[in-house]
Amino acid sequence: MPVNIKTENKCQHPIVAVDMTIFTVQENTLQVLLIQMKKKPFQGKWALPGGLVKINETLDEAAKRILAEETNVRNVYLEQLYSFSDLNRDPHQRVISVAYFALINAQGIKLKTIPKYADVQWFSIKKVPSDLAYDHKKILKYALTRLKSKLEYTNIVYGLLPKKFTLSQLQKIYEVILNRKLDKRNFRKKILFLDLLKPTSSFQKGKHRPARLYEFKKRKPMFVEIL
Amino acid sequence: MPVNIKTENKCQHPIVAVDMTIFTVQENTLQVLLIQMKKKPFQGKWALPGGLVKINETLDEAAKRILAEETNVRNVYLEQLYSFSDLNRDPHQRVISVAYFALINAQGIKLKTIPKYADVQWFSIKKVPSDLAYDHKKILKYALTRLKSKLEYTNIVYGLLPKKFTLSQLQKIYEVILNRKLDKRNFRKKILFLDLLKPTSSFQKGKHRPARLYEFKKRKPMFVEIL
DNA sequence: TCAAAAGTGTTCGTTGTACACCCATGC
DNA sequence: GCATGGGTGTACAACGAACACTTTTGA
Repeated sequence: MPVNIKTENKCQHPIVAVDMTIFTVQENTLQVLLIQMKKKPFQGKWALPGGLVKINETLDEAAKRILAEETNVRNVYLEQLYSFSDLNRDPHQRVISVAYFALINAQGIKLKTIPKYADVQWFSIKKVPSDLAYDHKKILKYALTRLKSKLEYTNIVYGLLPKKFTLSQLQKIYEVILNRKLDKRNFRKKILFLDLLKPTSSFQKGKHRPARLYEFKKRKPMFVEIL
Repeated sequence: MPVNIKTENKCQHPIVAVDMTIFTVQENTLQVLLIQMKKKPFQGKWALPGGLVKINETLDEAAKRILAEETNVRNVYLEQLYSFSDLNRDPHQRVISVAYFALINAQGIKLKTIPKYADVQWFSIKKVPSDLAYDHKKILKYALTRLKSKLEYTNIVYGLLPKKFTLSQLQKIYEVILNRKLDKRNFRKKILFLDLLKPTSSFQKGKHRPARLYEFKKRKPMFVEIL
């Protein structure tokens, strides 16, 4: 009995990919990493970086691998979001995508331009092309919602910050992501009361009065009511 | 060139299943639906109902199909939880499982005993065997956590209730799931203030003073701070 | 008339929110 | 000495938590 290899390769089951929504905050804006596609049917379109899950790796491992392909960074905050499975989300074959989001501190990160993609770039969240490939617009929207809500009840913001930072930098990140102004005194009162931070003896030099630098006591995800 | 059908069938990619954590509240306890496995390597063990995702169905559709296989019920509250992907979670083949949870009102639901499984039964959450098949213990734990937290900020409890119910029944469900006593006056004040319920003109007869029956204004998931 | 669940308000402590001025530095 | 961001406390409103008694019914 002849076997249709093509069909068998596509297999009778959906295959699984991971798509990464990689966030950073730079220049006082929330940014997301997009890649530009080389091949049809999405040639020239921008998309979230992603890839198929290999037979011998977990989803988390696949997500870390894909993250490393574009950025070099390791030990970043990584979280599984949701699995997207519309039948026609990929016109080429039946792919179920497990979406992840990552938070990275883009200071000193060099993006790799790899042959797989035409280009790799940070996009301000307000300037993301509205015609992303696949269902990536939907995924990005989902990721943004999750990011906003997790900022309010966890400490994951550490993922966006360098080791030492000022309280103003920290507050600015909250403001940029939540898209609203926060009261300086209330913000400081709350965040210091939570006992997540420890003051260092260093100060950030600048044009004005130097600001004390703080660091997180623990860079591990924790649940805490921040806002 | 000969093709190894077995290998091709297993395909070089992980395959995708859906596992369902189906909750109900009966006799003042939170219960979960388990099936008993017929085949090795988990013969005789209890597990969450589940099944492979077909090439032409979405994850939500697969979840609904599997739910219907055991229970007949439709239009229940259904939510995707998380995707589990440990390499050895299924000793037989590489399967990634997308976990869902469902809330159903078990009043008047007949469980189907189907040939696929040795048995189907409700288990009180406190009496679930600790050696569930696969990684289902982990999935169940995850589902329970999610259920508890979503009770606090959504109205999904409607999924566990009949159309009309008393405030005491409603409160009891919260108490059973959250595993703590609630203050009757505070609970009523809060839940009525939220304006999710409307009083009906019916009362529940019993041995004692009849209780007014209420119903949800909308049986759609909504975000609201309940507790 | 008794037992059992239904139903109903007030007080108090905690938490969140609004708000304005002095300080340290570089230029 | 002035412009700029750093740093601090208090007063009021809103919300959550604790708490006890009366009502209605069936037996």
